[in-house]
Amino acid sequence: MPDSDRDRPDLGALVVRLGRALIAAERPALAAHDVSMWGYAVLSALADEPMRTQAALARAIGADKTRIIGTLDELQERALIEREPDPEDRRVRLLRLTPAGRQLYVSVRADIRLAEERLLSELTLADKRVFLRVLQRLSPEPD
Amino acid sequence: MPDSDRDRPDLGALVVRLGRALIAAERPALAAHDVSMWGYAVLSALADEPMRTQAALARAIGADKTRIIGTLDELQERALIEREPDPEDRRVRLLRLTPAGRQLYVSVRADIRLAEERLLSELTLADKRVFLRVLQRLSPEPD
DNA sequence: TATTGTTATACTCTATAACTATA
DNA sequence: TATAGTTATAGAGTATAACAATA
Repeated sequence: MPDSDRDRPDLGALVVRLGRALIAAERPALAAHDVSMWGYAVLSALADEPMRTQAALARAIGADKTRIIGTLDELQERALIEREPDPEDRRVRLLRLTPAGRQLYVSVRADIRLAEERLLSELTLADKRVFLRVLQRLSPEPD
Repeated sequence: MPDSDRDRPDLGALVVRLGRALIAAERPALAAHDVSMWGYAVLSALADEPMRTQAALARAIGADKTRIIGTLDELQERALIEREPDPEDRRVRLLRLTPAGRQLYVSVRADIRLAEERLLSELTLADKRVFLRVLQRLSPEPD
């Protein structure tokens, strides 16, 4: 590594600071659609694939199963998700987006991508590609 | 951008997940030296330059001024920092590392860099360079 | 009156454990 | 008895406001 490596801030500090900046930059997009960060995480996970249990959903978004209940209540109340007992095992809840939920997700995500692009716009295309690829490589999958 | 860009997770999710992984990877290094994350942040900021007020220090590490007081108490108790009223304005506290504080900082930082290098070791040298450069570019300076 | 540091308070997040309903 | 979901409780982290000392 070049000599400047010794003087750089710690990687953790850089990443955490960038994370805070990203959350701040995305907040207006979420607020505009009246969706919380956890609410968006749920919509995003269910957009990928319906889930058979709330625990699996919680794991997928890195949350505790007790933590998403209020979020699910609200999303269901607003008819953005469906949440019904599995007839074959009535302990578990089948979770999926409603059409309205998918539509909202697409809108919010578009706004979030715009905010991200603004932040990334100062990079060259080559740097941006490498950065995103490395980020996906280093960012751990949920267990 | 290539077509795969549309399917990538949101940038915020990637960065936040990486941040959590980094904090987890660095925790053992901090614990080995009995230093909290905020404690390390303080040592790190003061290693760069002494500070003339606690508020400036708090700003430098992205914390509230009320939040670092307990941390400063403990570091001072352990004789890792000096914290004395400025004779010219006795409201403010002059802050700097003691030799012991600097020595501890160097040790902890070495361990933290080792943990970071383990995470980065799967990257090519070229990717690593670009990644660190972009990260420093995007990560906002404290106000 | 304004500013630095401190303390007190309340509020949000999160983690743990108890509880219910099903199996 | 074991598991999915829920609720209740307590703990940590954070933000706000009040306070003391100094200017």
